Amino acid sequence: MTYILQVLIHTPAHSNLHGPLSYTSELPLPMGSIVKVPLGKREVLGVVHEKAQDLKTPGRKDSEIKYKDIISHVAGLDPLQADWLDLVQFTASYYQRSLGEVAIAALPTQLKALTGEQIQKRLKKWQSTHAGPKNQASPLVEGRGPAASPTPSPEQEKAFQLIQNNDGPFLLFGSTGSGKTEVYLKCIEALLSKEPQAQVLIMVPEINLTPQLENRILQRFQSSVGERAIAIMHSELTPAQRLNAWLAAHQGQARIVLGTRMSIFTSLPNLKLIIVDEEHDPSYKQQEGARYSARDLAVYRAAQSKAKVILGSATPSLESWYHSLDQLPVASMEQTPTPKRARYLRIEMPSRIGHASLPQLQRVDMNFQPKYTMFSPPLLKAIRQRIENSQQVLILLNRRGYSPVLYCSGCGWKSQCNQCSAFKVFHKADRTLRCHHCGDTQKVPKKCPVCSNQDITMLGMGTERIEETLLEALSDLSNAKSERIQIMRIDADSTKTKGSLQAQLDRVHSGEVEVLIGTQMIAKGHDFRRVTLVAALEVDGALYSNDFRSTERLFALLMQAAGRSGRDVHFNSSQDCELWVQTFNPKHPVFEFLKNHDYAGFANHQLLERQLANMPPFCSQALIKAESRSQENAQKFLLEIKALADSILHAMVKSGQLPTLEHILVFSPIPMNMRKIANLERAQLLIESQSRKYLQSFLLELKLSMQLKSRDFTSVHRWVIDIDPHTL
DNA sequence: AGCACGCCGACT
DNA sequence: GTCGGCGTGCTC
Repeated sequence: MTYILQVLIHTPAHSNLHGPLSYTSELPLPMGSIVKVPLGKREVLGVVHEKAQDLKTPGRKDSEIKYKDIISHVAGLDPLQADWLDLVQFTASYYQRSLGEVAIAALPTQLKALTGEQIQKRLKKWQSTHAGPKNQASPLVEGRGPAASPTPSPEQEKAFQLIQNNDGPFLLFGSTGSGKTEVYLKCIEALLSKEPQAQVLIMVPEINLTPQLENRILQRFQSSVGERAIAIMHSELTPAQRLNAWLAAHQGQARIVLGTRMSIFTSLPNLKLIIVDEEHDPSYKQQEGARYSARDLAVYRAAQSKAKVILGSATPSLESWYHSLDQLPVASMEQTPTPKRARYLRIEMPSRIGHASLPQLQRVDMNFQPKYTMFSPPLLKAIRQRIENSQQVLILLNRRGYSPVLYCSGCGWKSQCNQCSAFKVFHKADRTLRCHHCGDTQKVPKKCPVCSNQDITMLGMGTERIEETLLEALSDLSNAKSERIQIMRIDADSTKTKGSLQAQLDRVHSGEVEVLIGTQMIAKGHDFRRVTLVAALEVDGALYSNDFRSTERLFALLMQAAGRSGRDVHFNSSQDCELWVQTFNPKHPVFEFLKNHDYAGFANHQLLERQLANMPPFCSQALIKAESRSQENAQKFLLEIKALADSILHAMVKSGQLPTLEHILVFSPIPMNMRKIANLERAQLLIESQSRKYLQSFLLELKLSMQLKSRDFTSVHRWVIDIDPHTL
C-alpha cells in the first residue's frame, strides 16, 4: 500500500515553500519519524509531521498528483515525541518562522550522512559497552568517594525543599557565591535517585566560559551514572560529537544534558527537570534564523513536558523578576501596591557561602580627573596595594583593541569604516585598523590619508592600551619571585585560537599573573580566588545608551564582576574586597543600588520606569528589520509594511479578531542604531502590544502579506521579524 | 537556502 | 573559443 506523508523540511522563511511537503511511502511512518527525502537535486532531512494517510483515501483531491517517494527512513531511531514536536510548533509560530526550518535546525546535520544501519550499529555498540547502572537502583544517594555531596547550608536546604514540594517555575535568586550550583546538583541527585530514567537539561550561557560547572557535574555524577549518561551540547562541537550527544539524549541514555541555548531543542523523551543557569544572560537569545529565547522556551517546554524548571541568577532578567512578583512595585511607601499573580515561585538565597561578603563599591568621579585619564590616582594606588599584598586585580573594559578611533589633528579625518557606520579600531599588536562590524582590515596609515599630516592622534582606549599603560605605571613593582609583574589580557583577540582561553585562564589560576585585563568575557563564571579588587573602566556609555536594557545589563555585569572577587577566605576580611568604578555619573541610581548590593531595589526601580514608559515587561514588542543598499529603499519598504499593517489591523477589528485598533501600535520606520554594516543600510519598524496573543496573530497575518510584498522590493536584501528583541 | 540554468566579460 | 560572474526561478 502507498501512503502519503507530510514531511517537514528546511524551507527558509523567504522562500515560496510554505508548510510541509507531501511524499509517498510504502510504510505508514508515524509522526516524528526522521526521513531522508529528495528535494530538487538534493537529498534532505525531514520529519514526518502528520499521521500518514492512505493515498487512496476517498475524497483526496490530490490522489492523481505524482509525489516523489521518500528516499529512506532513518530506521532504528525512535520517532521524535509529541512534546518535542509541540515545542517546535510553538517556536515556529511564536517567532514567525516555518515549522520545517525550526524542526530541521534542531536536529544534528550528521543524521543525513548516516544510513539507518550505521546508526543501529552505533546504538548497539553503546548498549553493550555502556549498559551502565541506568537500570539498577540508583547508587546516587549514597554519594560515595570523591563525588560525595557536601552538607547543604540551611539556605540551600530550604531552597531544595521548596523545589521538591512545589511545581514551579522557580526563580532561584541567589547572590554570587551563595551556592546555587549546589542546589541544582541536589535537585538532580534527588530526581535521579527517585527516577533513574529521568533526564535533566542544564543550560548555561556559554560553555567555554563555564568549565567549572561542567567539571562539577562530571565529578558528582559520572561515577554513578556512567560515561555516556552526561552529554555536552553546544555549537562548537564537531558534527560527529554533536550527533553522538544528540543520539544519547534522544535514545534516553543521557541522564544529564549540559548545553548552550541550542540544547533547548534536544530530543529528551524523559525530560523531568530543566535548569537555566544565569537566566538573565543575553546569549540565551538567538540572534539569527528563528530568534528564540532559550530561557522562555525552557519555561514553555517544562510546562508541556510536565517537567520542573529552575531559572537561576544573582541578577534576574527584569522579565523573570516581574513574573516572580505578587504585586507591582510602588514609588513610595504611601502607595498601596496593586496585587498581581506571580507566575514564578521566587526562592531567595542572599548569603554568600563561608560568610564572604560582597565587595565594597568605590566610585571615582572622573569629572575631577584630567581629561583622558585611564587610571585615576586613587585606583592606581589601590591596584598597587593589592599587588604588594600578593593579591590579584581584575580590570574590566568592554572594548578591545588599542584605540577605538584614529584622528588627524590637521584636517579632522577619522578612521571611519567605508562600509559601516562605525570607526575602525587601531590594533597595535599587528599595526592594523580593523572594523569590528564588517571585519575589513587595513594597515595603519603612517600619515593622514587625506592631508598627509604625520600627527595622528589616538582617541580613547581599548584593552590593549590599558594593558600597556598599566604595565608602565607598575613597572617598578615586582612579584613574589622578584620578577616583573605579569599582566594578562583576555579578549576575543587574545583567545582566537582554540584552547588559548583555557591556557590563559590556567595561568591566572596558577597565580603567575598579578593583573587580569579583559572584556566582559572574564566577568562570567570564573572564580579567581586571589582576586580582591575588580575595576570597571568607562561604564558611562551604558548609562545613557538609547537601548533601554543597557542599565540592566550594566548592573548585571558589575554584580557578576564583583562576584569574581573575594572567593578565597584567606583574602577576605570583608573590607578588603573592592569593586571600583570610574564614571562621570557617580550619582546615578544604578551605583546606589550596586553599593548596597540591592538587586531587588534596582529591579523595582527599573520596573517602575518601564511601567511609566510602557516598555517590556509591560508590553510585548516585535521589530521588523530591513537591509538594503540605500537607507531610502529600506525605509520605503518598511513604510509599505506599515501601510499593510494598518489595513490588516482594520480588517482584524472589523472581523472581531482584535477588540480595537489601539491594541496594536505600529511605529514609523527609523534607521537602526548601527545604521550601516558591510555596505548595507539598515532600518527598523517597531510594533508593540499589551497582549502577546493579539500581537502574535497580527504578526502572522503581516508576515504572510510581507512575503508577497517583498517580491516587489528586489532592492531589499533581507528582512526579519525579531520577536521580543533584546536591543532596539 | 541550495542548486540549476542562463547570458555577458577576461583568459588558455 | 571556454571559465566563471551572479541574476532569476524552482524545489512535493
